[in-house]
Amino acid sequence: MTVYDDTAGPTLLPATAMAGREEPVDRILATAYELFSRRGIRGVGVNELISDSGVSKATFYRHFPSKDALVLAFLELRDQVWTVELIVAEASRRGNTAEERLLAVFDVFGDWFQREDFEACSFINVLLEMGPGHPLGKASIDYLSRIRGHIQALAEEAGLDRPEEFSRSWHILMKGSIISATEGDTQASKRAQQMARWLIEHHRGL
Amino acid sequence: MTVYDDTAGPTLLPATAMAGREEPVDRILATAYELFSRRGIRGVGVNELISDSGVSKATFYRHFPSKDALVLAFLELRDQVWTVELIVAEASRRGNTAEERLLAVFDVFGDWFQREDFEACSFINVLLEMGPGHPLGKASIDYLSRIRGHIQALAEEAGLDRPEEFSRSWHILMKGSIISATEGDTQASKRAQQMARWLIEHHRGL
DNA sequence: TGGGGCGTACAGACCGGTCTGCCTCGGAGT
DNA sequence: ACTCCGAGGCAGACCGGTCTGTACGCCCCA
Repeated sequence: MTVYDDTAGPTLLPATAMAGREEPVDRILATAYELFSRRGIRGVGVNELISDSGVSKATFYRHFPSKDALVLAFLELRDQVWTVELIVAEASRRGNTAEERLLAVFDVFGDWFQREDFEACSFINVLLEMGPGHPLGKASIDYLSRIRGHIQALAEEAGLDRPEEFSRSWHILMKGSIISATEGDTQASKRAQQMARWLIEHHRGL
Repeated sequence: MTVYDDTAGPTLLPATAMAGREEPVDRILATAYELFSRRGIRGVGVNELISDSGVSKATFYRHFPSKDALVLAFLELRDQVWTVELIVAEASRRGNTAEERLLAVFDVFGDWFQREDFEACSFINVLLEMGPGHPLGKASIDYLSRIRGHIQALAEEAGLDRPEEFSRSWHILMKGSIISATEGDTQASKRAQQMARWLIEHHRGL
């Protein structure tokens, strides 16, 4: 279910202040991205989403039948904006080979951890907030597996052994370093990157 | 602030059903442990805590001035029951040397991940649920640093290099594997343990 | 003229927290 | 030995506030 319709109009830029000129559904999604990514799901009420996006309640519920539906749309948007554009694409930009691109993930993490608006990983947040049995938790698990898919694709491109298991170990390093960064350890990316190097070495053709 | 008074009476066993014979404060804490560890903080209301522990509301607020105060007591209990007794003590039981005890942490994790009542790490949950700026989030960060303290002590006992940095890297593996287990990867403990072995090798005196 | 947007009032549930009663039990005073 | 009293526990009404979601009326503009 693709709620966001980008057949017309400018591209949605969630991080920037929306001028109020876009369509209501875009304003709602942009506000949801801002608030959900910073304060979680239960920490943001529908009324706040409505007032911040300058939309009436009826309009809100016309586009999203429930708050959970909006959360699903937010997760999909987060996958596009954060996972793909901010992490994977940026890491690919920084590395020339597949191995370099893999390791560059933690360089991107290092910059990300430094930001004052660092908000951790929304998929982990929602998963732990709602639980793995909740539909939103299951959706988060699905988006987390997509992240592993990106890693696995790079591992295959690099010709590493057992790319699926490699990606699962790699993902442990990513998630663990994010939690450490949330605790305040801004050097967590470097620690994870070092372990990631050892992981690559042990998955190279012997 | 130690709310629980163990100067008299049987030891508190949070996992078992309380027979209703204990003191009200014990029943409240046991119920809080059950519910908070499984469903988080915001997912459990004061009314449910009261009815489940068979205590009146006035009694509840006589012992705990607020819900947050109960959460703080819960975190302290969790540190004792989970961190110390379930993880550190059990890992020490399974290993003969300091290095073996370190690696046994992930064996204990492996058993823990298999349990159907696996509830992830309450400190991570509360930290992400409330945010690092909230008092409960700060308390969780403090308890997470205590976990690192246990690891660092074992690293020093094992004579490893730079035990503080070692413990921070080690903790990344612990937290990452817990998230992976929450996603459903019950083999996450083995992946983390393998990376932990490499970490030990690189921290041994060269 | 009619659909979509806006504003708002409202329903019904639940939140944390306060407060008033009633009951029981144990210990002190006579 | 009997009475009395207060501490503490139980039960539940109640408070203001917030939650998600519905409904209604008005307006604008195509």
